[in-house]
Amino acid sequence: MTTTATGGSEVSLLPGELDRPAEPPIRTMRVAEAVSAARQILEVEGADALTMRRLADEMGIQAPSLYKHFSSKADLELLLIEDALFDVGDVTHRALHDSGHNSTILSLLVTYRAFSLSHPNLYRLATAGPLVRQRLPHGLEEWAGNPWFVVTGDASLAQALWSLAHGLVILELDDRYPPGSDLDGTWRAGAAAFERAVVVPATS
Amino acid sequence: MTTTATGGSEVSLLPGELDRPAEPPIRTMRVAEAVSAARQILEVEGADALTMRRLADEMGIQAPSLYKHFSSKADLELLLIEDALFDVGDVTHRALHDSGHNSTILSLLVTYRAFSLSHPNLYRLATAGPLVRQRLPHGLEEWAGNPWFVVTGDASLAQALWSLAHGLVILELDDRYPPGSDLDGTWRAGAAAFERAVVVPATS
DNA sequence: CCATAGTGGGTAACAGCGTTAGCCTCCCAC
DNA sequence: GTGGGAGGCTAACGCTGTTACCCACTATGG
Repeated sequence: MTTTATGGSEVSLLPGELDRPAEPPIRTMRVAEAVSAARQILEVEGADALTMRRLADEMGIQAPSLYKHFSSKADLELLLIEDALFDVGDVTHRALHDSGHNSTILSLLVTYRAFSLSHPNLYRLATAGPLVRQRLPHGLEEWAGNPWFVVTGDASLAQALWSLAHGLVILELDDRYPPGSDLDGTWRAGAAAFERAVVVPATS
Repeated sequence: MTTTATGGSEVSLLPGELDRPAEPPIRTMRVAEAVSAARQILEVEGADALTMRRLADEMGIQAPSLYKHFSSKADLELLLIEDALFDVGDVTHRALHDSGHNSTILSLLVTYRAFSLSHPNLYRLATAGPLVRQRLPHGLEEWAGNPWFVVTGDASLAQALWSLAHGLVILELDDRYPPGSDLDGTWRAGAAAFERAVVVPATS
């Protein structure tokens, strides 16, 4: 950790790596308040309710004054995305750490699903639409994505598994499955397919 | 087809079923023109460019006159979603029909990916956000989703495979994979996992 | 043959959105 | 004690979807 050797950008493959990535974001008191209030509005009332005027109201100021703290609404939303990535990273790293060695893929998927469904609007904001990744804290995205690599042991398989999880989540959030679908069964089927793919890697 | 027996809502499991679902949508000439123009704007210039004033301009009328044909912008967008579902259904059904019996899952995924990437804005419109499914033509959604069931033979596996495909597509469209990712490899890994799951169904 | 109703256009306007310009006041450091 | 930044304010702009209301044409029924 304290070594400043080159190659420090490598990511640990061991589960139980709970340390957050470097560069913890430094925020003004007022900025932190605003992000907190914005998150509250977003999660409770939905994305449409999160307007600059509504947020300003919540803080007891006028909307234009928000621009003393954020250069744009997208700027504010980026901080919300940042928080969401930290939270989902925390929760998935913890899931790996707690699940021991048995069926880590399923437990990772269950954890991811639970988090997303309990923060639907935040999840949608953080994952929908293009991402300006160069403005995120360095290493955050990799750190948040690391659990998927840990449980699969392969980069392509990790991305595919994460894609499956995201697809399942976002379609469930958007009520895209036909009514009466057995969603638990769908998640289990997906998990089973990937668990088989991991124990028997690249047979072809 | 012409039998009016009850139970006609069942969906054929045989590949090669290219018939579109019943209830072909009937549209006024002007409505069809508007939807066509809207699709043009959407696909060429993106979702932000598709405004009521912009669409009206394209048709040589004023924006409020559009409300003689649509009750709201969401109403217009629903027709675009309808068209997108017909198109993606056509293309995936045809993929099954053409691919014979070898590696239907991979060819379905490849086809789905190709269609989505060549109509990114239409695909996003049709799949992002909640869907008011009761206003879609009856049977359209089931018909468009049928290929996923055909190649897996199982409802849960079909939904999981479709979820994987959607996740892969939407994350690729939104540039969510880290730069330098081997996306072809990611798609192949996902396809391989599901192909194994199909040939060895539910071993546990 | 005329009246009537429906279809499809137009203009004016409203509320809400993100955002900018410009002003003012307080507090702190030099 | 005196700048100067930090953080508030009001007014306003251009854009969005949308409504109200008016008008011309066309077709149909008595």
